[in-house]
Amino acid sequence: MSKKINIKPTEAELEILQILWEHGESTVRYVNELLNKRRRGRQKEIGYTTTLKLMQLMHEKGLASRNEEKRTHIYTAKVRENEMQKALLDKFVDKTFRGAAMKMVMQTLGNHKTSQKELDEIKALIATIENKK
Amino acid sequence: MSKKINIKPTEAELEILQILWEHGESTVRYVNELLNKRRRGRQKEIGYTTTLKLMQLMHEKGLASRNEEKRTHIYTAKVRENEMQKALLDKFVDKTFRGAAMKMVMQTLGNHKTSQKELDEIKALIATIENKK
DNA sequence: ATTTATCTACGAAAAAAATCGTAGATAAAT
DNA sequence: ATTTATCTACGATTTTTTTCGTAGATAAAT
Repeated sequence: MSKKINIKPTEAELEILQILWEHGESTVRYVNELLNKRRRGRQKEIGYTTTLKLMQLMHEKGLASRNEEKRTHIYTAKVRENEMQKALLDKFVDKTFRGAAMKMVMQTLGNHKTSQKELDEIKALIATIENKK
Repeated sequence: MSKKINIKPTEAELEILQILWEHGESTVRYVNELLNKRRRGRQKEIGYTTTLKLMQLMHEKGLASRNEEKRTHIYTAKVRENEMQKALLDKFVDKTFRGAAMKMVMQTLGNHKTSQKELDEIKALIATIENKK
C-alpha cells in the first residue's frame, strides 16, 4: 500500500511541486523561471531567493529531496503526484462539498467540455465498479 | 446567468460559510458552537470573539450579510453554495490536477464508495452530454 | 589575475490569516 | 436596583506564509 501523506504543502509549495512533477529534477533557477513564466503579467515577479527559500523549506519538510553533489543543487519531488492529489482531494471534498464527492463529480462533468474518449473511460470505470458488486 | 464570484474566502471563512449554508440564518454564538462541536478534540477551542471577528470580516467582504435590528446580529451567507463550489472547484482542479478535471473525476470515482443510485445519476448525466453532440 | 555572475544559507521583513482581550452597551437574572 | 451574562466593536497580538536582502563561497568570463 502506498504510504499516507501527512505533510500538507502551502499554495506556493504546491505550485513548485507541480513543476517538479511535470519536469522532474530541477534546479532552483529553472523552477523560478517557470514560476515567473506561468504568472507572466498577472502578478509581480517572484525573486530568485524567494523560490530558493521555498524549496529549502520543502526540503526540510520532506516534500522534496535534493542532490547536493554539485554546487547547484538539484531538487526532486519526494511525494508522488497521485498520492498528494488523493490527499488534497479528500480534504477539498470535505471543505468545499461537505463530503458530497458525487455532487462534485456531477458539477465537474457538467461544467467542463468532455471528449468522447474521456466519457468512454468514465463509463468503463463505472462498469468496473458495478461489476464488483 | 449567475454572477461570478470574485471574493475568495479563507479556510476559516469557508468553514463558517458551510455552517451558514447548512443552517441558514445564524448568530455568532450558534456558529461558534458548531465550529467547536465540529473540531471537538482535534484542535483547541475557538474563542467566541474569534468567530465574531471572522464573521464581521465576512460581512465587510460581502461574503455574508447581517440583520442588525436586534442587539444580537443575525448572519446569512451572501454567496450561493453552488456558485462558490464551482469557483473553488475550478481553482482546485487547476492547482492540484493541472487542469485535468477528468483525472480528478476518475480518482474520485475510484476512491469513494458509490451507491448504485449515484452511479445511475452519473450515467444519466453522461448520456445527456453525449446526446448534445 | 580580476572582475563579474551565480550559488547557498540564513535572518529578517512584509503580508496574510487567525486569535484574543478589553471596553462599553444592553439585556437577563437575582 | 444590583449584579451577572451576553453582545458588538476594535485594536492588538500571534501564527503562518511569502518575500527579500545580504554575506560568503564557488564558478565563469574577461
